[in-house]
Amino acid sequence: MTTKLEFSLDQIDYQILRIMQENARTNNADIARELGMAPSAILERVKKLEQKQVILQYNAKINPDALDQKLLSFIFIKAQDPIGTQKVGILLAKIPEVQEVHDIAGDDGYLIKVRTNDAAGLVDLMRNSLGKIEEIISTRTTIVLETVKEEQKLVIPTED
Amino acid sequence: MTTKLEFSLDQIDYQILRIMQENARTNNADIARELGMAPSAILERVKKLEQKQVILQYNAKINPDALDQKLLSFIFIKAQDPIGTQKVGILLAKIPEVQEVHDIAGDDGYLIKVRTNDAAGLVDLMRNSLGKIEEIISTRTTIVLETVKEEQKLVIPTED
DNA sequence: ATAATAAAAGAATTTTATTCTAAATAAATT
DNA sequence: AATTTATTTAGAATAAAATTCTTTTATTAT
Repeated sequence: MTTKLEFSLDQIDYQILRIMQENARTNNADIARELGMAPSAILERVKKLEQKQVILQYNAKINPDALDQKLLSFIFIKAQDPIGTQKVGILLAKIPEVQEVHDIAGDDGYLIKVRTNDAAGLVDLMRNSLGKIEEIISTRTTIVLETVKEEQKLVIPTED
Repeated sequence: MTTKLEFSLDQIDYQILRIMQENARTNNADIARELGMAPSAILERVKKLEQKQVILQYNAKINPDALDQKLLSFIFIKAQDPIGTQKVGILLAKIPEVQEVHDIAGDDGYLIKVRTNDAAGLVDLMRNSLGKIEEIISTRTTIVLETVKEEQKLVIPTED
């Protein structure tokens, strides 16, 4: 079910990825200057990286506080999915406040990451959204007091 | 210790954030067209959103498979920090493969999110990086089999 | 070596970003 | 309610960047 994709990135691609990972709004001209190449060449490569699905998307990281979303929680969910499906996972993914849904090893579970305004918002979500999913057997919630680091930067290889 | 910041966003700001959250490379001209405003006005607002720390950064989401990082894990870490400090959290944050570090409620713990090439890479990390942090009492690792959803999009209010 | 393929540079054109000023709107003060 | 003040937006002009196309260079395979 997993499609095998062929990537094949060289050192220049890695450099572009490194720059884009730091600031996705860096323009071609700047990247070109930094790498000592022509802007047109950079453009070609960036387009290829997008086509090859190496770069999946560009997103703006918004301050949760600015939107008054002060509570971050992780919830372990035990569920009885029909074997081989991710029915529950797909339902969980549809909830807007749920940022991540991971199918985890051991006791038929999911781990989800949820952002709500406050504790009341979390309770609401558990009652109204999770409560609607019948396959869920139990949940265990972990409240985040403070986030020290939150990035999605990958470690980019130096040599090949 | 928490700095109280004043945001104060209007409906236009929300629309800009909505667009930027979907595609951070959307240019001012396009946003202006979509919102029926002048590009200069959009530029002003985007700059202000950056200044006010509403938009924190722009990042490119890179396909972990393209960099051969196939294993995602969450690790609960029990540690004895000096009271009121996050010494361990700060040390954890320095490990490049650690994407997230959350200080969680209950038994002096952290929850971290880690991306490695494979199981061997995870073992290495636990031995070489976590192993160096003496304050760590114990760890409990959860392996992700498959990720159904992984975004950091926030729910943006419709009215105010 | 030579041909074939792919990548990069360079130049020209289109589009966008940016700056500045003026107009309009909203907020505050009297 | 009227006037002032501040904020926001539009519009025009310029600078910068994106994009396209052609030529050149580099790579790879035969």
